[in-house]
Parts: sequence; C-alpha cells; structure tokens
Amino acid sequence: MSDLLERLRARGWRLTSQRRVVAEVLDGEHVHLTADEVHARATARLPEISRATVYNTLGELVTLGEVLEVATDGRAKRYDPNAHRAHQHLICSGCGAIRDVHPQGDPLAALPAAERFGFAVTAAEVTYRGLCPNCRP
Amino acid sequence: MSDLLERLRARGWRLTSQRRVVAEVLDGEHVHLTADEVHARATARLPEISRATVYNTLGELVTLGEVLEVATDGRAKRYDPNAHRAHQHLICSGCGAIRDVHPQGDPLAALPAAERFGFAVTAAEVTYRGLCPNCRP
DNA sequence: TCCTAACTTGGACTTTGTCCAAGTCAACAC
DNA sequence: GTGTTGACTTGGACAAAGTCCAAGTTAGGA
Repeated sequence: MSDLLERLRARGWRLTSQRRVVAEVLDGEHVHLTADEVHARATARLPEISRATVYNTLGELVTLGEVLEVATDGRAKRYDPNAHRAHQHLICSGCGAIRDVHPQGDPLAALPAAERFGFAVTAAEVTYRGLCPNCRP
Repeated sequence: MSDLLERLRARGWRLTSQRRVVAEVLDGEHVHLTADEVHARATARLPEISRATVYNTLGELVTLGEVLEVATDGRAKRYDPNAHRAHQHLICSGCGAIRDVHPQGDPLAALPAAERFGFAVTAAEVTYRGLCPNCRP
C-alpha cells in the first residue's frame, strides 16, 4: 500500500488527501469495488470527497497500471487493486461474489494461430461462473 | 434464421413484425451489435419500432438462450446470435472489432479444484485482446 | 512564504437501460 | 371471415453509471 503511494509519488503524482483515501480504500485481497462503493467508503474517511474525483483517481490508477478495471456484467465497472499478480475471476451467478483465481497454464496458449485472424494477441481474460457455497442448492 | 423463428413459435412466442425484424437484424456470423445498433437497423426496416421493444425482445432472446449477452467493456452490452456453437471472443484494443474464436481444449479444465473455493463452476468466458491487422503498427 | 500548475468540486449533461399505463394486434375459436 | 382476448408494443418518464467543465483550492518546488 505505502509501496503504491511511493510508486505513484515517484511517477510525479501529487499526493492529495483524496488520492490517498482512494488508494487506501482499494487496499486488500479479493477487492472488487464499484466506483460508487469506492466513493461511499472514501466518504466515510473524507466526507467532502466528490464523485468526480473518485472517477478521476480510479481512471488514473487504471492508466498507470496499478488497478485493473473489470467489466463483469454490463453494470458498473469494478476496480481490482491486485494488478501486479496475474489472475482471473470467479463469479457467483447467485449473489455476485467475486474471487481472484489462478488457473493452470497460459490461457493465451489455447488460441491457435489459425484462430487469431492476423491479430497481435496480447492478453486473455477469463471469467469463471458458478454458484458459491452459500448459493448452491 | 427461419429455424430460429420456428423454434420461437414452437415455444409459444407470438410472432410480431417487430420481433421478426429484431431476429433478422441479428442474423449472421461475427455479429455483436449493441442494443442501440440493433434499434437503428431495425428502424431502417420498420420505422415505428420502439426502443423499449428492442430491449424487451433482446432480453427475451437472451432468456430463451437464443442470443448471448456479451459485456466486453463496461459500455453497452452486445448481443451475439451465435449461441448454439460454443466460442470465445477476440477484441481489437484499437478499433473495438470483435471476432468469434475457438480456442483448443476446455477453459474450465484449467481451474484446479483448490482454486474453486467450493463454487460449483459451470462456465468460463474468455476474452482475448490484441490489435487487429488494420490497427497493428 | 509565495506561486503556480495540478488537483478538486458540484452540477449539468450523456449514455444505457428499465418501467409503466394505455393502446394495438396475432392467434385461436367459432 | 369475424370476434375476442391476453400478449405485445409504444412513448415518455425515470434511474444508474459515467463524463465534462468552469471556478475554486492546494501540494510542493523556488
């Protein structure tokens, strides 16, 4: 976390209280908050922080590669701070819970050249879906 | 296509001109239109069709399993009529073009039991990203 | 301690999607 | 054919998620 703030400062980021709070809210494992959730939690620590700043800051963190944007369902985007360890997502179809997971092998390898249609393919995102222990029948 | 309309009729669907037009617009390979694009094309054939009907019809087709909803980017959902042949998607990071692709093996198999956290995992969606031939440097 | 470019703010605006009451019509029975 | 009826469609209001901007504030270097 403070690593993150250090890295950002090293890149010329101005370290405002708003940015610090957003970074703090995003700290942890299996964190996948929407922008609105980030704003709600940030507001608890810094009541006057605005929605626009939360969006700005999240966008900057994504651009800097410190946070991943995850579009799981066509509703609000979610923000995943675990950007420095490759992983995929497992989502409960019942309650929407999200876990980071680590499949074996490289998903990119499964796509043969003949199926690449001349694209320079650089990434593969996998979303696993199922029912979590609480939602199972 | 007429297969589709037959299947729907067999399931008790009332076959209105609006629904027929939406189904026609969605016909084809590598079709991944947004609801708005579907509406625009449907309007060309049936000028008085409403946005609400396009949304309703798309929702019904998804529920019936005839069309897949694809959330690729946190913007508008896209509708993929190729629901009866398992496939994944390859998206150009430059221009947004989408192709259906068929990776080798079953992506589900890559997720070990220890990484399933007690979930009953039933599906895996893979999104490959890269630059298409036109957008490559 | 001052200065200034960078940052933040609130509110207006856009895009995407949902909901509803009122009107229309496909399909079935006759 | 014709009538009937419940399913379907419509337009408009509404909601959620996100973007944009002009004006005000401030972190950090000089």
